[in-house]
Amino acid sequence: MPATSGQRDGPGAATLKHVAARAGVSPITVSRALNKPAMVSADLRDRVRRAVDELGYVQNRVAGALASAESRVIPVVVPSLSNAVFVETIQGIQEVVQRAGFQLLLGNTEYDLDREHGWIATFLGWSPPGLIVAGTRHQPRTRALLERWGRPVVEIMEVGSRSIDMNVGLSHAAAGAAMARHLLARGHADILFAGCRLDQDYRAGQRFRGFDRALAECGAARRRPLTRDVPSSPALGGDMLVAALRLDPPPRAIFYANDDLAVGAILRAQRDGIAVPDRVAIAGFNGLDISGLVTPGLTTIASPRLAIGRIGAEKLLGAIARDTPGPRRVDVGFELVVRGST
Amino acid sequence: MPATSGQRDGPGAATLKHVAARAGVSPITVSRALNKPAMVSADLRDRVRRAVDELGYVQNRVAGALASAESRVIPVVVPSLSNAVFVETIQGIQEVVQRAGFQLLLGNTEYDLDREHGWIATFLGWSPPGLIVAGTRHQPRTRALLERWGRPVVEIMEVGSRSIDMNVGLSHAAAGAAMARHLLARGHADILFAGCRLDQDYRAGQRFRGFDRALAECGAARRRPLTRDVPSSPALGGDMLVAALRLDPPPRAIFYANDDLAVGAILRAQRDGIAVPDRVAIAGFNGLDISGLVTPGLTTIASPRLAIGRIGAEKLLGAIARDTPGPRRVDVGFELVVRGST
DNA sequence: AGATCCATTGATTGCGCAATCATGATCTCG
DNA sequence: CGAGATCATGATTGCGCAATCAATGGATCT
Repeated sequence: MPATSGQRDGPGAATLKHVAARAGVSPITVSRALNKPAMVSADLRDRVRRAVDELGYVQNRVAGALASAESRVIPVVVPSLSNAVFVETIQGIQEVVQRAGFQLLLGNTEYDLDREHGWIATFLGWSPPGLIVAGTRHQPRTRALLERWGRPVVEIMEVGSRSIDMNVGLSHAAAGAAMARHLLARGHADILFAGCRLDQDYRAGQRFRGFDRALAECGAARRRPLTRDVPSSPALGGDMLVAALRLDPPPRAIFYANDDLAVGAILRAQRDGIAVPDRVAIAGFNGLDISGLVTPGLTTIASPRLAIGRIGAEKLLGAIARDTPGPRRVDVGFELVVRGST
Repeated sequence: MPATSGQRDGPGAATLKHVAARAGVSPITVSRALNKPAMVSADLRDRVRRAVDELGYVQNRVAGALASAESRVIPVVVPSLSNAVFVETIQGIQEVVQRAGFQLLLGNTEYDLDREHGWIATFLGWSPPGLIVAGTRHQPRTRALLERWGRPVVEIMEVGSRSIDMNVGLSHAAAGAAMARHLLARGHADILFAGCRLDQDYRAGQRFRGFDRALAECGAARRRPLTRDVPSSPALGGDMLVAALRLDPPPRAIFYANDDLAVGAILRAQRDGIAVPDRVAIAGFNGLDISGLVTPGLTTIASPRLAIGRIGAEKLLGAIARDTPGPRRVDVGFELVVRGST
């Protein structure tokens, strides 16, 4: 850009140089006073602080990031914001990175791997020190891009065998199998799996496959899953309950892909006078708070969502700081929470 | 930075220059082909596209932002991510800005105005074209900073009389008053307001004040609100119900500051056999999906959270594009949803 | 006393891109 | 048919900062 640029930030937005002049030091000293205060004497630090306050100086992070080839933003790419699971995970990430002075850049793929690639490519252009992405399934070009990139990447939510760099999550197949075994142990034969968009939400699909495989291993009856091609919601869970009971023969238990659906089913059962678990047992997945408050209490699998976010963020920050590497894969596990609904 | 910098993005990360050399054009033509394709002939556009693909070029957005003094990120500052209200609002914002090719930079103040100032100052350093912040209450220095900044700012959630630039939300005092009038009209005298941290969540405080003033205007009995100094949750709503009924005399109706609490109260009432609304009526605020699914249905005030996010984002983008200004303040209103719990 | 060190501070340079201005090529129209 | 207009492309420059290297001064040691 030549002599005169368009509108810079406000008229006369102060720069390092102005602060330096005011404080009677060189610009680089101001830079150090702000970014690495330990390197500067207390006297100058104070003078700089004062000049900063007087001028209302706001650091230009864009320039800093360009000069150092690294910014203080952490991109987080998730498939959805309507799902409480991702929101809570983001919350865990946010807590940790915010405390370390990083900012969170958010991308929503809406379960579209093309869009995922787009976000990741865009985000790399911000020179972030690392990146967090939900899932271990990506397009080959996305994988290649991240591998070539060479900075830390954490894939969260499910554990996968072929992660790009670091990986924090749980085995959804194992969780599905655990629920199958629980329901069978309780004497509920003929179990129906019910969920939404299992192709997009492939982790729900993994839960189904783990569940189905466990049924097969136990020699139990298997059913085709009941699915809907709209997002999960409590109201839909209730509708799916009604639909399931109209099947011939009706299932004796329903394993919902998530607690939103399952809680809706419990509320609907209560309203319609459907006996749970006597007529039909109901189970969910996630361990939302509300699952323990409905009547009967919902049997579910608690997934440590906040922990996934926190641990993922901590591993990323550790790798950025080039700390002790630690394990590259963390399986945070899950917990079967048995309540009255089964 | 002199000759050799530290680790730039990967070894041999391509830059505009490399792409330009490969495509046999000047760097600026590549820049235009990518950012303003209409300005470049189809022939060159194709050659550039091909060179970009072959080199795996990823635009450096930091450099672009520095050169043009404007980035494509929209900072959003909210007080909490544990509250579904802010999450849904963010979702609305995200939808809109994402479609327009902007990225969302997220800051969480945890209801702390010092922290709010910190985030906003930091975010201005990213040269964003505009900014969205929840609330119209800020520290004077924050106000001053944003006013001096001179780019579009949207304050969301509540409508306020003294907004910095643009403002989208609803009147929480009017909502509280509407609920007071509804409860009185239903014959529920002696109403208790129950909420958490009304000083921090000052919008809940505004609902209380509107409610209390309406009671006074109607000559109804007024009570000191029941409060707790922990975050809202359904379980807590149940506990507060029990606590409220132990008061002497017990209230005949409870207006909860939000649906999380109120839904928890309904579920607890059901479990403990407390008759709603006969022994005590229950009302909430927000209009969460689940409020319509519990038994009895929860009377609540639906706030258009997604719409607040969308409209806020649209107004911001409009101002950034210097479109028709439109009104600087939008009151999205609210809807009283009457169900069985009152 | 001279040598050596560490702790502070400063001077120079370039990160990668887009804004501006300049230029040549093509078009329009009396 | 030529002057001006329009379009596509290129050359130059600097955005604001931090990395590198250099210089200074005082403390410590032999």
